[in-house]
Amino acid sequence: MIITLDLAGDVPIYQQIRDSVVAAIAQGKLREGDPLPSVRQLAVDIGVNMHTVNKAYALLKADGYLSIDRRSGARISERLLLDDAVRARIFENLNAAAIEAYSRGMTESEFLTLCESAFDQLKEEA
Amino acid sequence: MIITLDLAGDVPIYQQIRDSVVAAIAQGKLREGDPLPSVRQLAVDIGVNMHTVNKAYALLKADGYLSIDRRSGARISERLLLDDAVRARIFENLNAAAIEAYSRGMTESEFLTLCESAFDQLKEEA
DNA sequence: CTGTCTGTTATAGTATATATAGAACAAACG
DNA sequence: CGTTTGTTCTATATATACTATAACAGACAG
Repeated sequence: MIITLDLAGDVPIYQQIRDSVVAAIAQGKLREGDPLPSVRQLAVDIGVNMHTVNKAYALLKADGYLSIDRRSGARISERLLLDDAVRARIFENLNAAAIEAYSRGMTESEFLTLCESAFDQLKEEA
Repeated sequence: MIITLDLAGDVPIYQQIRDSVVAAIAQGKLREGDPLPSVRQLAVDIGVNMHTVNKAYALLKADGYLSIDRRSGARISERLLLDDAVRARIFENLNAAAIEAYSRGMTESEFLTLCESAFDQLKEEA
């Protein structure tokens, strides 16, 4: 299953759905133009309410990952652009990681090695 | 002021306090052994409830940033260790950034350049 | 000892966020 | 027409966040 949920955790379900789809795209399990289950179907599949899935789809749409048609349903966007909003999100996460690392005295080379391993890990899964 | 709050945002206040202190450490504004205001004093200074500050201090203590004495109050830990728990937190943020970047087709070199700039930005502020 | 300040805990009330539920809408297609 | 799509609306139960008041044990100054 592309969607993996942790009901016991403190991360909202709609956020987990959103992250699962983005991760699936990064891992090559989902590609540009691929169809996604309907809001109602996915809700049944993973055992959550329709509105929870709908909120996740709305997030993915707002972030540019989903292209939603009134009739044909949801699909992965044909062109996944690397715009400023995406760069801002990425940098925000990198900044949080860098602050945590630098405050603990991690060297720059070790930090960059960690960055490289995180990226390479995705290349292998693709 | 070391603590900056965004009351309109969706990030919990205690989380913002926690992040502000960690950022201050990374920027050299706070160093190992430096004292922090008392829970009640900081609460008055930034205009929030005492319990909100207390929760932030508890988080910082759990993450190893604060060494709390019953009487003398809260201080930055004498030795900010780079243990496994910290490495896990850092990698979690890096992984989220890498996924977002890789799913958008960002090249590895561009990603690493972004990582380097995030880290260098902290060095300059120190 | 008395008084004060420290972190900490307990309890309670309020506001917001999350998740669920049922219903309905407009649009697209067979 | 009938079905399915995303979307919107209302309602409810639960969890979290924040505030508020109070109290406790420990440590220090007087």
